[in-house]
Amino acid sequence: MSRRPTVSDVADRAQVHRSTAARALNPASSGMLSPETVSRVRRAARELGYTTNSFARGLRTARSSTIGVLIPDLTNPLFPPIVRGIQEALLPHGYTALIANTDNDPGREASHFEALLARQVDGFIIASARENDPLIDRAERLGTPMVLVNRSTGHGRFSMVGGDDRDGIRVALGHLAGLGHTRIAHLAGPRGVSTAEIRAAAFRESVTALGLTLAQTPVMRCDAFTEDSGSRGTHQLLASEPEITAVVAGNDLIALGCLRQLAAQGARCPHDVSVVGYNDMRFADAFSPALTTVRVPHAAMGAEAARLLLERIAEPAAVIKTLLLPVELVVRESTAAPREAAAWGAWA
Amino acid sequence: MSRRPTVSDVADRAQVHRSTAARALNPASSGMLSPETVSRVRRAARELGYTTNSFARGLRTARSSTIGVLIPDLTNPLFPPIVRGIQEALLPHGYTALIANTDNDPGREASHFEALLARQVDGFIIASARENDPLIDRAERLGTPMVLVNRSTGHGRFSMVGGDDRDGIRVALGHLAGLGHTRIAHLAGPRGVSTAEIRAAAFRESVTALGLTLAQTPVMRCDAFTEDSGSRGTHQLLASEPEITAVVAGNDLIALGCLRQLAAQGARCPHDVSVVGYNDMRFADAFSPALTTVRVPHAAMGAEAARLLLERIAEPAAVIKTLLLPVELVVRESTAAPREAAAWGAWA
DNA sequence: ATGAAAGCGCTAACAA
DNA sequence: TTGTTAGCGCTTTCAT
Repeated sequence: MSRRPTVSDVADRAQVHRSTAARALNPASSGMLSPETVSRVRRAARELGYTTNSFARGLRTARSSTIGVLIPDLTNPLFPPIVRGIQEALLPHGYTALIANTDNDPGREASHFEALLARQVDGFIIASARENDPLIDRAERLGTPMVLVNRSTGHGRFSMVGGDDRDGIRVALGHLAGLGHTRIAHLAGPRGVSTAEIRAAAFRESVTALGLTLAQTPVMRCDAFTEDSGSRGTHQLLASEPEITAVVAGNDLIALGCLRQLAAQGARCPHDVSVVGYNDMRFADAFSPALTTVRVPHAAMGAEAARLLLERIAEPAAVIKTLLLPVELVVRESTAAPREAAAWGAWA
Repeated sequence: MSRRPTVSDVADRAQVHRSTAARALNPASSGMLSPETVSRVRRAARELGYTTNSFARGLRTARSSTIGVLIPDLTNPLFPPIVRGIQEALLPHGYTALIANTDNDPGREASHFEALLARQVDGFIIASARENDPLIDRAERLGTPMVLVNRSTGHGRFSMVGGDDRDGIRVALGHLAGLGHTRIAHLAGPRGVSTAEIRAAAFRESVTALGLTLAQTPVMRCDAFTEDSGSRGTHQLLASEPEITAVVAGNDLIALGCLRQLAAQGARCPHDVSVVGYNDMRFADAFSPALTTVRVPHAAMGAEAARLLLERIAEPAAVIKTLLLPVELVVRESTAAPREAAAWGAWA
């Protein structure tokens, strides 16, 4: 098999100069050519099966039409929709995403960041940010365009797209309070991760707004956004705060762990304890019981992040934006009135 | 901010010639240099924050250290583990994966294939293959290294890594038969997809080997490997074959649809109908009831596919291999003895 | 052990 | 409207 055809090959076949062929092949510059030249060159390209060598182009233009995406872990069901949202938004612009998993490990994150830099990415979308992430400084010093998605970093030096966590937690708590719950715990996510911190802070605020006391609304920290961590947190919670009748979980994985631990200890959900998740990740509706949760538009978040990044690549001086997308409570089977309230209802 | 440093910048700082600097920076050629020169250059590179420009390198070497991965849909829980397996296997070799979603659409598949070609990928891993996929011819004509994962294409012209579907179905049926089931249906996947065809064929074989008749073991085709399709298939199945007591689903998504349809029609699982899934995808254990299924080592499949591809890139004449990884039945709550058999058991 | 020089395929400034 | 030319940053053969 012979080597891949180049512009020169196409030019020879179309009987024009290399640069003419190159112009004909590039939509941006084909306007300055006579229509018949353009079509002749294009036909020659088609016949030869020509595809442009993006390395040569990238070397010349110093743009790769590639962006780097850093996520914690692709097998965490939260991220595939974000990634697809990014990919779909990039597609019409001819951009491609390079995806790397950090596993929440700063070392891995840093090495992937450098590797992506070597591949000349035009910018980054970071879904793995931790508070005070060193990446921020590095990207800022380099002047590399960067957009944060889902998680933020504390200092607003880059544009960010997320869900409206504050509102989501408020609505979740409103739902529980409306059902009659007054003893509501929060199974918070890990320290140093913005979504965990923001949701925990929002829990505190909302609970106060509802007129509940701190004693009625304990917060238990889970050390990761995982099922296991949710189970352990639930175990501890049940031991230290046995009177709670409802739980707002930091995310759906923690909620699932909670559901499992509840079942393991013989507590029925929602009869004994109501549980609200967060994210409405795939299969949250298939759990037992089907999880009441806050739906976050992950694909849209990814798409918006991509758009913001493209905007910044085109216009590096563009203003920094924080985009909070609306979330929505999805009520399913894991929440109900607390036992006492149900009893009162029956008496009324 | 100034432009990114190049080898020349490093060379200047280290007071050596560009080519010497390049050699020092490249592990393959740094051996021919004096140790002190190497370390001097490396230090200069570090101080400057130098990263090699992979476009220039790729243009020169005609190798991109990038491979293209075509999957149907990243949000299908089957694929993230495969992709991660691929990524982890590539990482130590300095390779990166470019991932594209085909949505099972031949047009999208073709256009992504060409786009990846333009990005000079050194090879492809295809998880989206359909039988008689035109990609096969194109890749063969181009001489592009390619490995199939999960699905095959009918003709064995490329190496392929999959799970041992034949054995998986056999074991699933053995489990059901051992429980006492004699009327077992198969909710098969869509035509033209190898995993669907192979599992359906294996179902026919295994059922015969068990001494069951065709009348006892109906096969219902679902038109996609999706929940909805599984629900519809189950609906039809229950209407036409009301005596069945067990179902072997073509995959877990179909099984989930089946579980839902069963519940919707008031049939209890496993009490009235046992269900076995296929894949053991994430959260299969969180369904209600927890799904008995055949575990397929997806991450390992991805990793093996990557290894095979790297091998072929290094040695284009390498022999074509078909690697079938062992699968394993995971018994959970969705399977039990049929009602009659349970009754006999009680009488015995 | 190191330096010199060419060239990968493309684009874009300049010339005609 | 089309041709000429230089050069992006790297690797690599050849020379020293």
